[in-house]
Amino acid sequence: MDFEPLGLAADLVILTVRDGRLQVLLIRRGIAPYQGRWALPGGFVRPDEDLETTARRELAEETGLSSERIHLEQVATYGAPDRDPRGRVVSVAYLALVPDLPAPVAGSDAASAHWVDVAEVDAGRLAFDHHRILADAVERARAKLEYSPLATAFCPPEFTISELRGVYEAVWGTPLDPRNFHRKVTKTADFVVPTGGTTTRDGGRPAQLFHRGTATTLHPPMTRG
Amino acid sequence: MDFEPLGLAADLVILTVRDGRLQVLLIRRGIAPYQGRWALPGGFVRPDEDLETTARRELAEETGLSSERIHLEQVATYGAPDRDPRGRVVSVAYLALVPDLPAPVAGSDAASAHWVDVAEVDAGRLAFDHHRILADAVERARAKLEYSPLATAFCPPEFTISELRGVYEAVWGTPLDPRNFHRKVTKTADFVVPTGGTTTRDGGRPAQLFHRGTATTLHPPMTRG
DNA sequence: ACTCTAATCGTCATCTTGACGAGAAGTCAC
DNA sequence: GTGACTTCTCGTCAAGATGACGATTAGAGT
Repeated sequence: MDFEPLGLAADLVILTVRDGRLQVLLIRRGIAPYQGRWALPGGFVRPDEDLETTARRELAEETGLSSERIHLEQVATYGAPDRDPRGRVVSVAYLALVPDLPAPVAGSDAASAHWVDVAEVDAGRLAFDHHRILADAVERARAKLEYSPLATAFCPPEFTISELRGVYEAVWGTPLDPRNFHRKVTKTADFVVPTGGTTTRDGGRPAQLFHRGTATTLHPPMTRG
Repeated sequence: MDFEPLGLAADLVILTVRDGRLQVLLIRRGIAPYQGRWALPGGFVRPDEDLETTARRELAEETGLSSERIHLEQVATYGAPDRDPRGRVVSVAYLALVPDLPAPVAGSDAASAHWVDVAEVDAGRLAFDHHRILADAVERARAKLEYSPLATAFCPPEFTISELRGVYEAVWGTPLDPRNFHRKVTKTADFVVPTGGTTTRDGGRPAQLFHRGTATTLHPPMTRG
């Protein structure tokens, strides 16, 4: 058995859609290395702790969300020997999708946690290889919107079609035709189901409220613009 | 820095299509734990070795393939605390797709390496959590055939449309209509490009030879069945 | 009451799919 | 050689999905 000295970490790409823009939760590092630089939240995997358990624990620490309902999936693992100047640290990246939180970053252990527009994250400003991790995670999210009902993970339990469309537009950075989007979403079996209620929070004519359906894949997929 | 005792391994799901069936390379374990059981090939990541380097090294050791042209991608990382009775071992799984090798398993360091039909792998017969890893990797491959030109990774440099169709049928386990498949493949821009040559190795009327094009995604995707 | 906004429904040309007919061009048995 | 057989390749056609966009509806605000 080779048990080389090695650290194992879980890093989180926590995405949300706020004000029509895709945002990621970043923290400003208080200690070296990369002190003062933006980084993804994360932490070391404890002995006898599963990888996803670590990720959910970090997610709860950073967002205060009891993470039961939060969508969390593993994206990839990064293990270049020199990616951390402190030594060999392998990082398992997780993607978390959260709705627009009424109490943003509540319970965060770091006052240094902030939502940052993904479009405005500067490639060179992130610690370690976190920009690469962020890019991979965002690309995963973009791709999965096409063929899965994942977009609902950004929404509150009840949402309108146009709120759902707003998610797609924010994540893809593309405007979509409201009428065709409405047709597509409502005619795809079990994608969303009406709750019977309506709301006027988006302005204009009252909109039906929906919650996510039981569908796991979209056939045929949603098309990007 | 927490440097708990921990092993880091790369395990390989090496898939090929032989005789119209999807097969995976398995080795029979010579030592405990799980002695005598089938397992995925793999090994520990060496100090100062990148994860993918480990995977390519293992791939070369098991198949004798200078892995330049071999499709290799990371699938997921498995780190349940009790997944290896020897201690904490985290495994990064890679998916490799190889063409039907003229010299099967040449250069293998284990006379115990064999191609096994994926459909016939018994869930309980694999060591560790390798059945889960295999299932995840196969699912990844099946999904990627839909929207990427990945199927060509199973083919030799030059191939016919029906050979490509055979890959889809083997991986998906579904028969496809030869005429519609031909239309879809040849009308999707840059998926495959004709070499000008023909072959009769499939019997019947001579078929055009193609090699893979420059397309990276299929729009719209290939449909299963 | 009028305006403004956004939701929702409809229309229509175009594209893609799935099912399947039919001819083309080789090999093989005789 | 000739005919049978195989597989490739091109066509046709109806059904369904998409993209573009017109029109109507039902609220809020003034």
